[in-house]
Amino acid sequence: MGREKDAKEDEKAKHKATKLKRLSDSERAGAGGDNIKKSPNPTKATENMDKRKSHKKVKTPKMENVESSSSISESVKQELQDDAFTAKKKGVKRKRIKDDPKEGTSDSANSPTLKKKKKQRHLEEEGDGVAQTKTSKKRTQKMVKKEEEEQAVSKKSKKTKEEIEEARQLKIKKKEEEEQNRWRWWEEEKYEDGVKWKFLEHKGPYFPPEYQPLPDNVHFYYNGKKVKLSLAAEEVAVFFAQMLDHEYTTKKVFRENFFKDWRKEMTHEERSLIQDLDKCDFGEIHAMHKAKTEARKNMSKEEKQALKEANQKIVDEYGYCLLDHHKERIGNFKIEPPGLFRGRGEHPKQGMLKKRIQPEDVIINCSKECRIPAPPAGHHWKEVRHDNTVTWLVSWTENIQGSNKYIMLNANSKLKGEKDWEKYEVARKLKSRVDDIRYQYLQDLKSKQMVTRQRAVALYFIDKVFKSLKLFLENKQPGDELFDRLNTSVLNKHLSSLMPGLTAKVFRTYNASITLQQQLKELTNKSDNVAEKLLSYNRANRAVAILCNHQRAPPKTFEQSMANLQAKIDARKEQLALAKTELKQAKKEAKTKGSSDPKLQALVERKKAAVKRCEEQLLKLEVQATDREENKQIALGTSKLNYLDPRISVAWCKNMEVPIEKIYNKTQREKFAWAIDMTEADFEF
DNA sequence: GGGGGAACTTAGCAGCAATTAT
DNA sequence: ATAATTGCTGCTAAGTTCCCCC
Repeated sequence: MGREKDAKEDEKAKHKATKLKRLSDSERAGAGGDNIKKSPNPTKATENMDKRKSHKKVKTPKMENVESSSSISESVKQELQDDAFTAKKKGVKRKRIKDDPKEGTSDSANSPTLKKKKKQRHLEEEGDGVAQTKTSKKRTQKMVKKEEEEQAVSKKSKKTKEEIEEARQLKIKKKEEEEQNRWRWWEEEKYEDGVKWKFLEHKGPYFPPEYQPLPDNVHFYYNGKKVKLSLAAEEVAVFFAQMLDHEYTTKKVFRENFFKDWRKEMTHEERSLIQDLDKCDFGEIHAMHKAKTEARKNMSKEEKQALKEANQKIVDEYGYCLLDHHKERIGNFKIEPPGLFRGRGEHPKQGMLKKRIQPEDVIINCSKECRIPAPPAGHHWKEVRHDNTVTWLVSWTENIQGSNKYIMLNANSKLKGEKDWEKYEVARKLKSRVDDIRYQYLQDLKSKQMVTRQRAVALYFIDKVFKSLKLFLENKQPGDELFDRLNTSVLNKHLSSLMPGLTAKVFRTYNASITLQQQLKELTNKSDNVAEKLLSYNRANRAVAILCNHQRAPPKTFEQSMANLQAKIDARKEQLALAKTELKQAKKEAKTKGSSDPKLQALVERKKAAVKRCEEQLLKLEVQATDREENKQIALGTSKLNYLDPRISVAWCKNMEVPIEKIYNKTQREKFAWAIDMTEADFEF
């Protein structure tokens, strides 16, 4: 489905070098965490903290040397959470305060006390450090156990007991380690305005492999004749050949764009020879590609394993950076490989050549005093800058739209997480203001001022008709005189006057999150079983997805998989019927042959249990079927990941005693670690 | 005041890996 | 053990917001 929008035709102007404030980074590794300030009054801070979170474990993460190569060896221990933090944007200091009254932040209006302590690692051996570590261990173990129990039934029936136990221990250990190493940035003080980091070191981007020329037995033909292409032209020909199975190689625009760009890569001779794409025969190249794919699929276990390990090595080397003494995962550390551009919808630039990026195109951003990433041998970077007001590590300009591409951190990083948290805090603020704002714009609809009226209509649309929002915001269409007195900047100014930080998308976040919360309240019963609760959760999630218009085309295999599921249900029903008859039989026997016979009694019990198990499984399947059917055309992922305050879900899980793993997978749990850690059952959005 | 660019978020899909069925 | 199915991850296009410059 999706956004079939005509992309802008016009080529964007060459981008100019940005004049960025080059804030010098004040930190050097080894300085031992100067960014962690000492609390002026640790005792008091502790008291405040305890008042609020006495029931929570305050763990002191043990920081191993994050990376042996790193110059950072000192570990920093932080504890105590700050319940208020500030965020500043557009020069206005915005205070973000955890203002939930139920969390007892009566002191939120007071200036936040510094609650940071720097400790030497050896202190960990003492007192509270040990206790806390233990508590967290217990917590981890419990969580793992839960998971284990679920899997134990279905899975490993073959493995020996020792193996199972071993795997279990390993899992616990791994989880514990992860927990230990997790940077609990949400318990730290925010940086001053605009500063994103104080120390940043990384390896630079990972470049895609060089082009491998075709083997001698694979040929390209033009007009029936073998033509040996130059390396550059050949590479682009291969891009096209690889896509031959795809529908878009038949599209006129795609073909024309491709051919035009391909010819640019050709030598003079090639260009004068190859004038017509229809006379090109990529058959052998295509066949080779298919064979390669097939071969990859049929690789032996060992080969696959080796490949996996090689990839892991690359991830280990390039996939992480060091940001303010913490090892953080990078989201996309690979430079985008060259290929043929495929925009979404009927994109006018589809088929154009997306060029190979060279180190000379790449800007590196890192600390001044770190090891600067080395460019590939014989190359140099376009630029190395040290701008700690931005979050990217690497950037380059892409040749199709002329826009910038960035390498940034993973969603589980501090930089992303903090921003996410802030987003939801702004949306929560809107909650208390939304009634006023709605009342106001409804009044404004009757205003004598044209501008005001238009603004009111626009606001209404932003609030209620999500889909058209963008359509109305950019008045591009010829007939689109609707908002002739209004533009985005006027509207945004108005929005931020209504509430600091308010922009159009805040409404979306707010509406989504508040809907989830309401729906969850409405749909779930504490007495339901887990499967039913999850159905309710998904339904609530679905309500949001529908609201946000996150539609998808029904999966191609939908009908089939639905039928399969139905077959399973039928099978289970039969099984249940059988189990019931057996139970009756057993009961009867027990009655007639003497109820004192313990063997028969045991049999009855066993049959009873079997019936119960069958019933449960049947219910689970039926619930699953309902869920899937309802989900046919709805994509839940986007709202779950981007619009729903995770704290709502976490609180719900706690209230309903549903393990968090049931609603968030590993990646999601990492992304929302801050919410999972800080949220209590009584959280209200 | 509006055009455009930089930076960052949102979005959906393809392909692969994990899981489950046969 | 293999095949089928499902679920996740990586990828990257596209959208939003802010801010600067003319």
